[in-house]
Amino acid sequence: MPELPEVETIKRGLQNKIVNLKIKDIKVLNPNSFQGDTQKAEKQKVNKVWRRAKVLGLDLDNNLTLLFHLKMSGQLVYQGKRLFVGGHPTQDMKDQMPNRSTRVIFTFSDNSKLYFNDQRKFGWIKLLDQIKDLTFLKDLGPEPLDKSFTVEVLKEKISKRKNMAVKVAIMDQTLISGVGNIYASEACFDAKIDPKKKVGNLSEPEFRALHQGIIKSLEDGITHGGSSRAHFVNAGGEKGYFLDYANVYNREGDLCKRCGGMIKKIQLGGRGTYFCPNCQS
DNA sequence: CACTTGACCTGTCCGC
DNA sequence: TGCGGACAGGTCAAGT
Repeated sequence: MPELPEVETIKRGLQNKIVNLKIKDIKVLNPNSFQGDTQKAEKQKVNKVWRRAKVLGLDLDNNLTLLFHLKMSGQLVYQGKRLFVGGHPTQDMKDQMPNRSTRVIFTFSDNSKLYFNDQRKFGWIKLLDQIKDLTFLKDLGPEPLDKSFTVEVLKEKISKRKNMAVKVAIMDQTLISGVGNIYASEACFDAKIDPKKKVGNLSEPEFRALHQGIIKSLEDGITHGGSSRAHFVNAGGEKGYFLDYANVYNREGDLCKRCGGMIKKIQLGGRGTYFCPNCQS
């Protein structure tokens, strides 16, 4: 699901809840969802919760890290006194935990629980060595919300893909990390750029607009993610998971909020892509 | 190397 | 109601 803003929201939520808690037990319901020896994480305290691109990390006392990737359908549900839910919203979220898509269950020493739910089983959890095994993260492109992510960096990174559609290029995690299918459409809309325009045909002002569009859509996502994508809810659940704030994503046939044109859906790089043909050129 | 396509899974929705 | 196909917020490997 989850793109940068959703994983960031999960990180912030979990930070306040599980740092300093000790993992008592890990129960793996689907073997392929967890790689590593669960026993090495048991009895360990969570020291830090962090995010890199769409990857979430929990640093443990013994210099091991639990890494999470939620892929298309992953969720993390923390059940303490209340429920904290982050990830791709599904109807299952209203269910009691665990539910039929629960793949791994963490129990902490205070008996609170963290459920890893993943309908499509694409997601994973890995237990890795902080020094030796995390080097693969360096293959990821820059974090778009870092100060160091300037227009020049964006241009330098994506310009080697001159024949690639802009929207496809900004989703390439080795060029820029964290932008997925929703925010790629939203960023192009914000920048008034046709998502299928080739990178090589972008003007200087368009590079600047794209840079701002990426940052703005991700920041908006984090702002809304806190209130609409991830929820603190009562155990009985609460509606509102599907609250939709996007300008173009999943809005085929709707009228453009900016110019009144009609939002169109096309395929780009095999992914559904939404834009307003009237004001994105 | 640049770029595309299919595979990985499960579930839901939509048209016949 | 049942069935088939398309589709879903991500990434790999294998292909051209």
